[in-house]
Amino acid sequence: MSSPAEPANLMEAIVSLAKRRGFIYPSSEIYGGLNGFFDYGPLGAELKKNIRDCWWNDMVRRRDDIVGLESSIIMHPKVWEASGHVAGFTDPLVDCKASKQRYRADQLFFAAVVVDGKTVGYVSALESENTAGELQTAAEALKRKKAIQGTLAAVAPRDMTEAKPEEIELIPSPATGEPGSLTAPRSFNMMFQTNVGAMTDASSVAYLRPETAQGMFVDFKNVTDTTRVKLPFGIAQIGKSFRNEITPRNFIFRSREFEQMEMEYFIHEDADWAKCHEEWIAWCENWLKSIGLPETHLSRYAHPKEKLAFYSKGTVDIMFKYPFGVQELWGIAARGNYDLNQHATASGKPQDLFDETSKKKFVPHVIEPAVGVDRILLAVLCAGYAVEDVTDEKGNTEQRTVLRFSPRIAPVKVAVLPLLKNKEPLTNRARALHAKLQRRYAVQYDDGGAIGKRYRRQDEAGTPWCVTIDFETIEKPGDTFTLRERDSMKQRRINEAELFALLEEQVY
RNA sequence: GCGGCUAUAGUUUAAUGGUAAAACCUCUGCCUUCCAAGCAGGUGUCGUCGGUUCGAUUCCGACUAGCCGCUCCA
Repeated sequence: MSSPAEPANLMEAIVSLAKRRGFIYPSSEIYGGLNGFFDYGPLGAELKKNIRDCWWNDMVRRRDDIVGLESSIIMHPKVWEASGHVAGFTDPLVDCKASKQRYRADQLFFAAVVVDGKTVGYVSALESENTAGELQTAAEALKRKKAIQGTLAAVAPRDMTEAKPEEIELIPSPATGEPGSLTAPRSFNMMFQTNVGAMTDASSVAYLRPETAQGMFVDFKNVTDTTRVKLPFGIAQIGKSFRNEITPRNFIFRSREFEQMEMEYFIHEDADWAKCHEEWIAWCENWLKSIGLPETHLSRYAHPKEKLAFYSKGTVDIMFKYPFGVQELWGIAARGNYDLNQHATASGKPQDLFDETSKKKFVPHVIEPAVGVDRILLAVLCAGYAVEDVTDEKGNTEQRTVLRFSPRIAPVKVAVLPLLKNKEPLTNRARALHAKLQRRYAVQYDDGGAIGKRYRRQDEAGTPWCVTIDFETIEKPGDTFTLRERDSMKQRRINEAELFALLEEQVY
């Protein structure tokens, strides 16, 4: 009965629905938009808040071993030096304007061709096992080509980050062999930079955080000194992070301002990290299922050992099948005690704990599940979106668009609908029920147009239930109303106590 | 950042070198006893800036944004 749209059009349909129904708008749209930034409209803001709340409740409030944290977005610049982000974010790149190739400046080597002490030209080569040899061969070829007499000096390879401005236009592109098409190395700075205080100089430079995780490491001692946590324990945080991505893509999947939900789970240095790692991967998978993501769309990707950062013991990504491909949703990394050690060294403040059994100090290791709220939100939009054929009693077939959100995260839990707008007893009862529900749940009151139209409108918003106040409600004993279920479109009669019991069970 | 394609109402799309049309959505009123009914009405600076032209939404350029491919994703 479900007719899945073509993947190519599916994303367009979802983007268009998200705009039309007030889930997601482009940022600053009246000024032409801003690449990589988005606004969440009324329904989107509710949906996002529900995802955050579910995570926070399950991760922090319903556990005894994890505490919450909200650290500042702008931190001391030394945090990012210690974490490796300042060194890591700068990847100088060189473009060849002729061939449109792009090279990392530290992997593109060149050398001056020196004959009898005089520079006669330049040669270049990409980094290889024998870069110097290739450059030497190229230099000899150049000398022959130019028919220059004399003694060729041994080449002195340098990479493009060391090229002087006047040399760059003389260095041939590896693609064309001709000089003049290479650009100077340009850095692609992934961290947003700002200045703290009125003075703008080198000493005032600060960064918007590119991840929330460092907050947990930097406040590690504060938390252990002020709360009664005992290993193993976790510190969790939800918050905005910022990365100046070169190419934001795929709607809200990769944006420049995004929201992370990260947790650092600290374990003893002798603990079985692999077992703990596996437990957290399973926990994350179960959590994703609990908010309605289908198991069929989830998979695991274990990063190959040779591609891991040197300090990492293992990273597994939980992948989600988006319309544009299988992409990383949730990364669960075993980071050893690299981060705490880095901060201990950089700050000079030990980050260790005391083991009462062995009477020794140690720096705990950490398992880090890190997920993006926006990526989850996009996943539930994609997984929940369906266009269905609906056949009525007369045999006419129509289509309805529905977002099958889990009741846990649905932006609107219940829509209260008087069957008719112009019958006051109906609207009075409906408004009373609406007001009562509103005290605990996100609900909507709608009396516009025909009842069927209102059902479809709620389908597009992903509202799991509609209750309709009809003539039976006000004329017959029992004060029951029609409960209409979104996915099955089935109806049954229910009273107020039963409705609240249903919500209590399904919305948690 | 590079290359290709694209930009008309909230959405999806027409037409046109002489200031634009349809459907859906949305809002107001009437009507309506359960799955997008009907009737009457409201809502538009053709992405931005410049050029060519008597006149540009239409042709040209730049910018901005989107899609695809590179590159990047620490």
